[in-house]
Amino acid sequence: MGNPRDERPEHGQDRSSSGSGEGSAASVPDRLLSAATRLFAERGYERTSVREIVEAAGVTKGAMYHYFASKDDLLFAVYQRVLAMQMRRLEEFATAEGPIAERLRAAAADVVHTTVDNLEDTVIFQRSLHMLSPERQNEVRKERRRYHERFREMIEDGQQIGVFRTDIPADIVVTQYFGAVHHLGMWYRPDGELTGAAVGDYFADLLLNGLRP
Amino acid sequence: MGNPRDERPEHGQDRSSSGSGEGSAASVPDRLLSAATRLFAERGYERTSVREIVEAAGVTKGAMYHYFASKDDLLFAVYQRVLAMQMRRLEEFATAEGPIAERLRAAAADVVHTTVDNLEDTVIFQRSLHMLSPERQNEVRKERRRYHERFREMIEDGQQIGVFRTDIPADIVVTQYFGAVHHLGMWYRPDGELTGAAVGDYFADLLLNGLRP
Amino acid sequence: MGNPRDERPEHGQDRSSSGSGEGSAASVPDRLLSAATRLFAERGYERTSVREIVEAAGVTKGAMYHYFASKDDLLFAVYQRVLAMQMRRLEEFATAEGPIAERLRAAAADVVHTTVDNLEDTVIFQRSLHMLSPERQNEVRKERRRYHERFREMIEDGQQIGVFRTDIPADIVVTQYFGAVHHLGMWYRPDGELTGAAVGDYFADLLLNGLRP
Amino acid sequence: MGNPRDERPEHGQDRSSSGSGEGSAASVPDRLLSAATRLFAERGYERTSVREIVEAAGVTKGAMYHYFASKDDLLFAVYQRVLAMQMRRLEEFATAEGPIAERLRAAAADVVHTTVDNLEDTVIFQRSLHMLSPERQNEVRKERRRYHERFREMIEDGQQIGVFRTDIPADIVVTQYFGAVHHLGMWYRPDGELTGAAVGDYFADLLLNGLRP
DNA sequence: CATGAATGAGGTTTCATTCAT
DNA sequence: TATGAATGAAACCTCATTCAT
Repeated sequence: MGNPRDERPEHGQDRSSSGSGEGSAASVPDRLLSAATRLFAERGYERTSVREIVEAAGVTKGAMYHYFASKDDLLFAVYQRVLAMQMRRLEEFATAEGPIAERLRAAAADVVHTTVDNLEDTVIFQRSLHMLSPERQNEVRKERRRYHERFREMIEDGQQIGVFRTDIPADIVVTQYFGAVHHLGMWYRPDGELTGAAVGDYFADLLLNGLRP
Repeated sequence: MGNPRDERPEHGQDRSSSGSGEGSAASVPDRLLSAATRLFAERGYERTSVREIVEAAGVTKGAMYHYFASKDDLLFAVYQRVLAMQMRRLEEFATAEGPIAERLRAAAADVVHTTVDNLEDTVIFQRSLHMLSPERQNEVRKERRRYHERFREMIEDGQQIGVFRTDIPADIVVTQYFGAVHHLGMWYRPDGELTGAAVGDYFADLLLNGLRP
Repeated sequence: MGNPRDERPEHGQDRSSSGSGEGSAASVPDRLLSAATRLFAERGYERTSVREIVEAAGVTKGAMYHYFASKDDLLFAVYQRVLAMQMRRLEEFATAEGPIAERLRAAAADVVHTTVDNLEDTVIFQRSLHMLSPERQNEVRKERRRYHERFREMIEDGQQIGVFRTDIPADIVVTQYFGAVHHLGMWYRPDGELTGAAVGDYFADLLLNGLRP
Repeated sequence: MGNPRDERPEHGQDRSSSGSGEGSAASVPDRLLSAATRLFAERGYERTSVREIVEAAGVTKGAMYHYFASKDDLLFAVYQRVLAMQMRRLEEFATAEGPIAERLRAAAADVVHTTVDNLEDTVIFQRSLHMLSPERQNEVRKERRRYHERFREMIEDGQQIGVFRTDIPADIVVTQYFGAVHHLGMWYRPDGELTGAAVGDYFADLLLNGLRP
């Protein structure tokens, strides 16, 4: 998209070929992405220096700038990976069989599950959007919106056939729910008492209960 | 609390005495706090330099360091102001008269209302906690927790007398709700269609509906 | 002129107060300007690092950036000093008494004299204009043009009263002459046989001879 | 001449064989030379990166380093091409028939003409000599000097037979004249009012007039 | 109370060049 | 011939903070 380094190799989208850790097995871009994700979540984007990232990934600064145009670009790659994954999963639930209430419940629970499984991504997502360039913020927000709309459509389907209350805009319900989901990164601890599945059930329950006519 | 400059004059708690803008009418600490709040919300803590803050506040760097020990200290002051205000309001609703469901509904709607009235504070709150020193992060989290607990107690009260469902931990309900509230800073726009009061009503509705046995 | 650091102290215009060497006697900006001039002439703008400049001036990098917004700004300051000095001298000759041919000869000889006395400035002037920001290039060119116009007016005065030939545009004569003057930096060596005064006389002679009707 | 890669194929001397543009028609070295010339003139040697050159030429970095030992080598090739061309032309005029004054006038006008026809080369020539390695600077200067000497000989010839004044060293006249010529790159614009031929005539006129006894 | 010059460590990025393929 | 990933040194600059006045 007009990027001055668009000729550089693809990366980040398909990490299956060579693993996804920061060990020397994975590809250089993958290792960088992993290290960046961990560090950005751990101490924040601005508190993480490029030096720290490349050291954690075991590559040189030059190598990093060969694959990523900037530190910002690295952050953006994290966002892209998360967004793609979330959209993929939602699509699966949305197009599944079964009554809408069940599909919504499943999708709602799954997004929680996925979120706690990728807490680092979630933390970064919430905290560092404003560190992206305005253009990229917009790109992320746009994709975000598409995701929300997909979710909203499920709710509206239920409203139309009368299984969900209609005196509340589906929009509000969606933002309310995802607010809660994003917030997970602020309090959920994997080593706590609650499993991700449990939280997912509770959240889905609250959502469905809230939508009861 | 172990602060090296505890002898410095109080500030930030009471902005009523001399106005609260950044104009030359308000006191120096107030002007700094206002400028910092605006800039931190606008471009993030990390992207805001001390120079920018003092310029926006119309004071010199020396003056700033006279009132605030550090940039971090300035951020902390923002947090303190927000926390104190929120707690004050919640306390009022919690100790009011009337059935618990009504009091919860009112408090829940009010926190939304207050949040959209102070969106800048909310944005900073969500985004920049990790920029505080670990000690201060803990201080903020502790105060936060007290706030949540106060809210949780209201829900538990309702659960005990049977007006709220009990098969969901009150904790989960609280975090779910505040997740949504904090998220407001990410999408609510004062110049949009929805008033803060309307969103508050919807949110409170969803909360109460979700708690219906 | 809209410069983000316009509040910084004046510098470079008046170096008489505290000497003009790079020794510790002169002011910090003066020392920086001296060191920069020497180094830029010696090895070129791009080949000179900020580190080298501040080391030669005996100040820290931070101090330099306190007085000069950028390396570019330092170069611009060199240009400003040269331009101001040249204009001041030309004005003196232009407004002196005597026949126009004599005044032109004196001014023409003097500009050579001054140029060889400040060869470093001249070398930089010729070589590094393109390293300035476009805006500043324009500023320099504009001042340059004013200087040339002042010189051209003297020639036109002579043409009008018939002491200079009129079949050659005064413009051409001026640019031709200053081309030769600027070129001095490329070949004149202070330790060579020719004194600056001698070269000045020859150049002025050629100019006047060329203008003979 | 001591070049570590002297075994590489000849280039740059004869651009007629395969065109001289940067299009895919010309040979790789020619395309590189064209692109480099344009970019060096446009933004300066230092501001032009190897990446930009190879992109403009439509080749890869590896290809460039196959034909040119370094970026410096590319710049040197530009100098060589210019020098060879200038010397060739001067030789033609110097060895032509006719009175010395006419031959000098023709040569003087021609060098102006050629210069404005190759303004990019001229700009680079003036501006970037100091970016060459010291050895190559010397090589260029030496060739330069040979050129000047050839020109000076013409003047001395005229002085000996009494058609030129002798009270000014021919050296001075030469440097004066070429200073003016080199300066053309600083002010002459092909799209301006003056043709190169017109400027050449004026310059030659001034030169000859200046030499009148 | 307030100033503003000075610090100095650390930040991101660029770049010419090499080398295994 | 040609590729393009990788290097690593060095570049410019920012910034929170201090301190003498």
